Amino acid sequence: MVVDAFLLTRDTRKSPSGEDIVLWCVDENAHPVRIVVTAQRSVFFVPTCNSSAARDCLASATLTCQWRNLELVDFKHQAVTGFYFSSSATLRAASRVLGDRQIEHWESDIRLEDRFLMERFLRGGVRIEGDGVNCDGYLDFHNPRLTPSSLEPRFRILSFDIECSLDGDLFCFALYGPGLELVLMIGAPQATSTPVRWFEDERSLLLGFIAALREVDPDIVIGWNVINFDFRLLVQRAKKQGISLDLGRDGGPVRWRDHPQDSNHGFVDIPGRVVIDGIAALKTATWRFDSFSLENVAQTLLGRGKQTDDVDHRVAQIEYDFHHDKPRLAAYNLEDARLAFDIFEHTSLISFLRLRSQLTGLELGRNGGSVAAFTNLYLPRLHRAGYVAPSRPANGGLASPGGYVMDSRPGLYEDVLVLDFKSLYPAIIRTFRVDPLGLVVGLKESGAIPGFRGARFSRTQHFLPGIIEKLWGERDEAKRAGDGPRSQAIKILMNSFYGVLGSGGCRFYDTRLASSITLRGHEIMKQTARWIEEEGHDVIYGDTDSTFVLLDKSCGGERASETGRKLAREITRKWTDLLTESLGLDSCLELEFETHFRRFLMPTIRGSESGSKKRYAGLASDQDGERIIVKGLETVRSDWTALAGEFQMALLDAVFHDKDPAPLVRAIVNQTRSGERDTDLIYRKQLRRPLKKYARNVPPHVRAARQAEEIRRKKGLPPRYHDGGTIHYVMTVHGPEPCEYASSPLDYDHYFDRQLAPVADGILPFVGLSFEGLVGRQRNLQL
DNA sequence: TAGGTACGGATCGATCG
DNA sequence: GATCGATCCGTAC
Repeated sequence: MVVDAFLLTRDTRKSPSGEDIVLWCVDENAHPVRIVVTAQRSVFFVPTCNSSAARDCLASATLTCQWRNLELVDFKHQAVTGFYFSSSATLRAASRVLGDRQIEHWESDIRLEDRFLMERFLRGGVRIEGDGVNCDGYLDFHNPRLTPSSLEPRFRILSFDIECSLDGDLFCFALYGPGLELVLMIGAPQATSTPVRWFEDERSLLLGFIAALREVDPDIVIGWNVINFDFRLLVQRAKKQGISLDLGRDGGPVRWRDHPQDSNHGFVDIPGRVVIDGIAALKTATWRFDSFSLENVAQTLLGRGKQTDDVDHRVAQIEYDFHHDKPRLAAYNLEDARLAFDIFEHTSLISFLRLRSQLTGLELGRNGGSVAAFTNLYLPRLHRAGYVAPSRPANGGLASPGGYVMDSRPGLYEDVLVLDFKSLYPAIIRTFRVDPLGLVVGLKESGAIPGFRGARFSRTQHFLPGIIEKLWGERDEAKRAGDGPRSQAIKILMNSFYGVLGSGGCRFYDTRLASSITLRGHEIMKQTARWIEEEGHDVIYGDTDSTFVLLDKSCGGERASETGRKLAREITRKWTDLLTESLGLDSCLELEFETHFRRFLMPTIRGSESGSKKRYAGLASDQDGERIIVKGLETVRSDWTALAGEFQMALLDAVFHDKDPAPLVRAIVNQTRSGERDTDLIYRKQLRRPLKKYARNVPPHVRAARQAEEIRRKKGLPPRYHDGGTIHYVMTVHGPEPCEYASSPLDYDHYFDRQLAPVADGILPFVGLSFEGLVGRQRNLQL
């Protein structure tokens, strides 16, 4: 029988003859499928010249292995011998022993099941050919033939949320999904508007949850912080109650693993089911929010949910409702599960993750994983070309330079164009054949393409340029088809390749690879600016892949867009010509006309005459009308007050439309002084480390957080900022105070000097004014 | 259960006069 | 009190 399916989970288990790989999938009819591949051996590679030393070494450590000389070489062109082990644990022990003796060995860190899948190019979709046996609720295959498939399944998704007491005593579970609304709660049955199943105590609640989940039989369990809160708690409480948390599709238990370094992040494995946290998934898909609280994200994306998220109040409310208003708690619990589900829908997160899995071979629920994705794509091709991969650099590797950021020319301008290179780094990799194997081969070849820092790249032996070319084409296709998630998944993957090659965490890292990308970028930026200036325009700024061009009256105004398109076309052609002539390469560089700013402000560095970098604002104008775009300035910085942001936008609007800014400056000063704007004076800042670790100096936000903790301790409330988090604080006449416990009068002088004045003096001098000039010494008084 | 560098600005706290 | 390097955060690309 032949079945097309999609991979959900992967695992290995011990068996008498080696290790078995267990793969769980869902088929085209949304039925679960289990695949067991038996008697697998793990492998690493040792240079054959060290093979006998390695064998002696392992023998003396009583580690058994089989070995075979192979038709493969390492990156130093040495022949290698494969060492095979009947268990991953033995392989790890062997790797440690060889490491201690400093005997080189390659690819010992690749997990058995990952190697199995990547070597067969199995990424998401899998075609199964073999004899399937119907088991209890799933189809079971032993050692079937597996080949890639393009199946795009419909997953059964369950959104899940727990409410509990401050001490972690369980109150209730909400389960939400298509056609499913259910709350499981401890308590005596009573009338509710939400469907509730009632349970006597925590133990029966847990058993009821296990039954309910297996009844729903989801492929994917989603939620908000669902792994590190809900599942962590679930595992703890089940253990406490002496219950085996058998949520697996084979009836197997949930497995919890702590993160080796980070105790705040663990992993949860359920045979046959994927657990996906909405917060981590949104971050993986490059969504950004000021706060990733369910309330804020739901409010931002769906316009639903509470406006505020006061943790203390919420906890108290939940406790109160559990004892006095269970119908209300049930409704609240279910709404949270529903919000998480709706956020997944709204953002097409599952589609994005499915596509990423298909493109990279990463597990559906995997976060991050750029290095793993690269490895999955690259390693099988490398092996087929006769090479094994090197190991990561020992000391994290040498740093490589980054993007080129031009000195800017400050000023308030009319008609500035932004021209961008389309996916510059991927284009450089394609054009100049930047590739790990290409470097190894190119250094021994004549006629190779020169890179930087001594690199030379083979014209013929390489994989990355081809991988990118294919992705590039697929992305163009996805864009044409209006497929946002697919285009996004491809873009993120393409852009990750450069980062991976410059990261000491990647086995293919080489500073010559990263430098050959970025330094080529520098060259391209500089030459592009020269060509544009030869055309008679001024280049006033540029960053990594963008060039800001100031037009004069003759080609600005109505003609600006046409000028931009023409310039982009010409520069693109110049690159094509130059690269053909000088290096015999087909250029993939493409300059695009991105934006026409009718007005544009490039500020100076504060207290200096020189132009700023990564900070500017402009009045963009296109067929959709006008809008002010702000980059890097206070308005877009979450650690500045709302007052400063609003003030800056108002000033920009004034100077871009040639209006007198004086009235609005006076107005905002008066409003602030009179106390009308007190709610806009809140600072918000992350505590990026545990509160204790701020030892060298104590910034204001840390002072505020420590005050808050002290007050909470006195009130008998649990700590809130111990492990970091976001602190809201205000500046008072007694220094910074946390918002929730602020008692002193606000320090308005501080806000004038540190919020309004800097914003005003970044803009007003360009129209011949100053904050001091408009507000003067009177600024402390009503104007 | 390892994508990157470049940059600006506020503030702290040591140092010097 | 002024100066300056270190620290911290958030951001652009």
